[in-house]
Amino acid sequence: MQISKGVEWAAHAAALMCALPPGKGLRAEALARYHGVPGPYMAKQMQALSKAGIVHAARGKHGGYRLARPADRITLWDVMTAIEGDKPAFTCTEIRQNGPCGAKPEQCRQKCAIAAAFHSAEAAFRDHLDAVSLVEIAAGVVAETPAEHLRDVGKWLEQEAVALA
Amino acid sequence: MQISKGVEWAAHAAALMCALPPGKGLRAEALARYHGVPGPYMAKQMQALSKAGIVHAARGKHGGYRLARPADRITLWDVMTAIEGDKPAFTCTEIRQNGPCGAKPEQCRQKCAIAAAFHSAEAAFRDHLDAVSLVEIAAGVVAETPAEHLRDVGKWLEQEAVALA
DNA sequence: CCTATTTCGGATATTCATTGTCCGATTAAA
DNA sequence: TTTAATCGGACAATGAATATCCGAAATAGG
Repeated sequence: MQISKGVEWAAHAAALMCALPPGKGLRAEALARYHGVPGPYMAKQMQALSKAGIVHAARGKHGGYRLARPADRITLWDVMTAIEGDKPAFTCTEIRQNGPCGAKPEQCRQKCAIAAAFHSAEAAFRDHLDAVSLVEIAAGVVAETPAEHLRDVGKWLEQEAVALA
Repeated sequence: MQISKGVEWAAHAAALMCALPPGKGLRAEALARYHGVPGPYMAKQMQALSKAGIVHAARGKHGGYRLARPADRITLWDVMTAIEGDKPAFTCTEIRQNGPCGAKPEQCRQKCAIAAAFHSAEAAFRDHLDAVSLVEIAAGVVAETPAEHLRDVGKWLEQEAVALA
């Protein structure tokens, strides 16, 4: 069980966008440079966020990305499923129907105890992530960062931000 | 995020071993045949369970596997970590320290808000699986299986079970 | 209105983990 | 001591995640 590295990058990028003033955006290349990661691959994650409707993309000269809805309506679960897809991590292949003592399909109306336990655990995982929005993330980052450093970030954002609808 | 197929197989195999009388075991090949899965690969999962101390392996003629401790002391989390390892699914690469506004290492004593949220969600996932032992799994299977079918399973076990210390 | 520039979007190689398989080390019994 | 059968770790094949490139789209300026 491994969560893709792109999820981390997308989450950090989305959190940074919280700090943008309304009507401003950031280019994919700027987001990559800010986090010190390969540009094209960060761009790929942004495409996924765009496809999922989490960010709004503007193309052409002076294009860029901005959050598509208020930050308190975007959860970490939204970000994760945008990158990884929303298919469950545990896939039951119904091996209880195989072999010499295989169960008949009509005996398998409800999922087996093992699949039920894993799906329950996954639901708990999902609920925890779904309870954390970008607002909480941004607040946490601000709380643990010195004021001086926050000013540097603000200046950098002013330099790099682009105006877009 | 994808849970390995071997986890499902190992869990089913471990649950089946609950039904063994004390002092009896099953060969890896028998476990594979019972579940209708490739023999060598099921054997690989059994090796992992053995290495983790969940099952006890006996080699040589009339060898086989049996549970290494009472079934109520073996949880689904034990089985899963035996196969997948216990490293966390979300790995924080500390990209907040990268780039033009990178944070200094001494500012990063505690993990960032994003990593904290994911680790909290993972803890919930783990706790849910750790609360389910093989006894509960076996009870669930028995409850949802017709009595006639259970008799067939019992007969098959008598045929295939081997005596071992 | 047209062109040029800059951006995002999808299609394309590469690397790494998972999946699947095999043969040798080990044990117990004959 | 031999033999047969088992588990254990080393070995390929497959698929997903990682990293990258070039074409499509849209805007700003001429």
